[in-house]
Amino acid sequence: MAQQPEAGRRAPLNKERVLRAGVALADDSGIESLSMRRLAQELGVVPMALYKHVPNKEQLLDGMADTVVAQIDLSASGSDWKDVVRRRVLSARRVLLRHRWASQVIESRTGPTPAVLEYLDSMIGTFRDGGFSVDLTHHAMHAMGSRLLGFSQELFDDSGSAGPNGGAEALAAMAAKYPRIAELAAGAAHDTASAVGRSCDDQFEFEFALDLLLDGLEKLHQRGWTSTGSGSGA
Amino acid sequence: MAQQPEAGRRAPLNKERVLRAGVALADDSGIESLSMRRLAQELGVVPMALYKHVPNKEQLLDGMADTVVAQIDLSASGSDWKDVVRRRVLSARRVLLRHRWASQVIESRTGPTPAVLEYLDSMIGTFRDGGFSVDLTHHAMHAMGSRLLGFSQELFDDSGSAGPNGGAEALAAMAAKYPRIAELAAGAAHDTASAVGRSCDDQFEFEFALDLLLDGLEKLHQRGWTSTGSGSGA
DNA sequence: ACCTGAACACCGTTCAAGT
DNA sequence: ACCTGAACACCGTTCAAGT
Repeated sequence: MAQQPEAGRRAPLNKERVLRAGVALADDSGIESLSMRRLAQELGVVPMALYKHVPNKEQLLDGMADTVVAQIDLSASGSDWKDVVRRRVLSARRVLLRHRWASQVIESRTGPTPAVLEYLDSMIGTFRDGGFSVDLTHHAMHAMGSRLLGFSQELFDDSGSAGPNGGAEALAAMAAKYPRIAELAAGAAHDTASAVGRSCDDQFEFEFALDLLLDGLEKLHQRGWTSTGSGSGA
Repeated sequence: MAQQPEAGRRAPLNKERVLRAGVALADDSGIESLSMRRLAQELGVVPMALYKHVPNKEQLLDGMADTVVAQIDLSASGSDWKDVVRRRVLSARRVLLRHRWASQVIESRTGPTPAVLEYLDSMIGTFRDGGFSVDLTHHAMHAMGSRLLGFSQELFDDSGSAGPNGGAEALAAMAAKYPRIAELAAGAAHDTASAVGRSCDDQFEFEFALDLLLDGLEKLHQRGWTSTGSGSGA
């Protein structure tokens, strides 16, 4: 984790080593503990030395995000655009799950990094090669949104939110206040026969939403939908 | 903007005034310039005074997010679940557009605030009242994702990204490198007759994706879809 | 010419000293 | 008992002094 903290004869620093150490530090200790000073220390180097390879912290984060996005496997190909999109997105998701801090950092970038541009370009190409018009492709990309990159904001996480102050009674109070949420959290399965116990499978939810979007796009495409005339759907 | 900077006789501080000042400061100067010290100064108060009303900065942000989410109009009702969901989500979007910092802050919260819980609860109720099973409602909420709260990560913004160093030639270089993106950015309309010039209408894109999801959910609902058996769609 | 320690202008938060 | 200035342990980044 700490790379050769002995003085002298450290490997010469370069941008790639700085970025890789940043990724490793964020992976291990969380993005909130990534500071220029801490990263320098991790590399056995004086803080100022980093500024030789990276202009400032913001561009360090750009580079780290790029490093992660570049890991997405874009090699999927074939005649079925839906399958190709699906495989790339699921590859993106696997990458982003390995670097939990990355979605937050990607979102906070002001502009897209080169790897993001490359990813978007290849994804647009898949829709176009599948016969989508430029117009529909444009809307499709927006519809996919952050799901394209393998993440989507989860607004709540339905694992037990029992804090330190009281478990059962706090949960009961919440159930009384927000009965619909409690109903969902209670199992999401007491009106189906067999799915009891599966409280929330993130992967399933992700693919459910992904397929909902892909199926909807497929229907629009088959129907020859364009943004002029048909309004907004149905 | 600066509230009574004259010394003496300032209105007594309370939590609500602190939160409102925080929201105003973030609206005016951006979330990155919201610091405890700066906020205190804005209120004509010593930094330590804030800690009487808010335990720390993180909970200040919780409170600010809550203040914003509480502004969403939940009064929409009727027998058409889709219309009700749509109206609430578009109200959420209007609120979030008034407070550009809010989506980022909401995402960065570790747990949902009371106003978010109330919003989610009422939205779940709308699906349930529309006849959705608990199971399908659960997946529907995940599928809507952050779009429920009126925002969705836009991974790129297709307005001209010509930086200070070179306009046209930089753009041409980008077009050569990412031809599919350039094609989309170039107008998104040269294969339709009349929509020339509308480069990207955020509101349209938002509603397009929203309706794609709502239409897909409607079809699943009509079909009596459940998560057991039918796999993941179509 | 290169490198780097000290310094600058900030942070969020603690704590002891003052009233 | 209450309030608050100074202090602590940090930041990112600049810059001048040292080699």
